[in-house]
Amino acid sequence: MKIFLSSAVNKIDAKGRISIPASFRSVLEFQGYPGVYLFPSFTSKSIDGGGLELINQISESVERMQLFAEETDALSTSLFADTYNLSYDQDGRISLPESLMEHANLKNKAIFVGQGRKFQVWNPNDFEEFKEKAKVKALEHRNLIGPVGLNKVKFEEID
Amino acid sequence: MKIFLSSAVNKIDAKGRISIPASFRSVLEFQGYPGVYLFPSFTSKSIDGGGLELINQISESVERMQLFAEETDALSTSLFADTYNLSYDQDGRISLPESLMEHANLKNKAIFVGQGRKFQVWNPNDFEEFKEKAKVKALEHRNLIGPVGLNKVKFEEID
DNA sequence: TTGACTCCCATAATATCCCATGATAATCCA
DNA sequence: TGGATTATCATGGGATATTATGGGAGTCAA
Repeated sequence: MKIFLSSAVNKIDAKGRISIPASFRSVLEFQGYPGVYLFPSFTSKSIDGGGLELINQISESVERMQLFAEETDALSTSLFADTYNLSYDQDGRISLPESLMEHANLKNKAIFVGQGRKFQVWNPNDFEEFKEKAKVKALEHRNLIGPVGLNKVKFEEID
Repeated sequence: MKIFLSSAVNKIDAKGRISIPASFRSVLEFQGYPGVYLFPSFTSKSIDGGGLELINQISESVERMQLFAEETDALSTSLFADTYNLSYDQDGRISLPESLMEHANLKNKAIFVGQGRKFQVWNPNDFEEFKEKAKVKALEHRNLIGPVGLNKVKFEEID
């Protein structure tokens, strides 16, 4: 398996640890490193996560951009200052940094949501809300597009 | 681990010492030398820092420039004159030179900010300000960045 | 001797390692 | 096929290691 699929709710224990779903771990290890890169999403109260491929893509795109020093500092600060590289223990658990917990409003449960090349971590309640809103928007789209027999909603991020 | 990630606030003690975050030290040691190169940032009230790789890159680009213009002497002089090579003690601490402390307005706390190939050291308060501005600038470049993090959400229906 | 710096040790907080358990899913075999 | 046996997984908790930080004692130079 090569991409992050499906979702799972896991518990944050008294020590602040949480298990990364086994299927996600196998994707991470496939990428060559038993650890994960996490950073606050720019567009929602959630955490973006991925493996080596993700961080390499980001690093490369920063280097590819020819910017003035000032802009480079600003950009790489935004991208790297809040990014954490966490290696999980032999039971597949990480302990989330305080700043990420706060950003995603995490208390004692979190849902891991597969999104292909990356995944997201949400407060389960917030994610339900987000999903509802996504559904409504999709239905609005349907009215514009036409009365086709579409029933489920898929949401993904694009560039 | 290969690049400088995440950020941490550390204390400057009564003797003027400060711990370099352990994760940064492991990057520095990965580059082959248990020490750090520090110099005042050209564009902000902060300190730029990195390991062997950073100083090599800078040396090379300065040399390349000097093939074309003699006036870059001024640049390289000021660059290298204010660059310090500090090796940290066995507890991972350095004591910052007065001129750097002054340039970055450091008192009794400093934040180490990962920026990929290098890192910066800031007064924590000043950094908060900078970070807000950095976010705005980064969003201006969002469409150039690539596949993750800065994206919009697209909704589509499937069956 | 004084001040600046280094080396070494102590400590508290945190993070990580290691083992145990219960639950669920997968496998096997008559 | 169905029931029992094995794996796998998430999670709890005790033991150990790491980290940031404070402070004592020694070194060196002016």
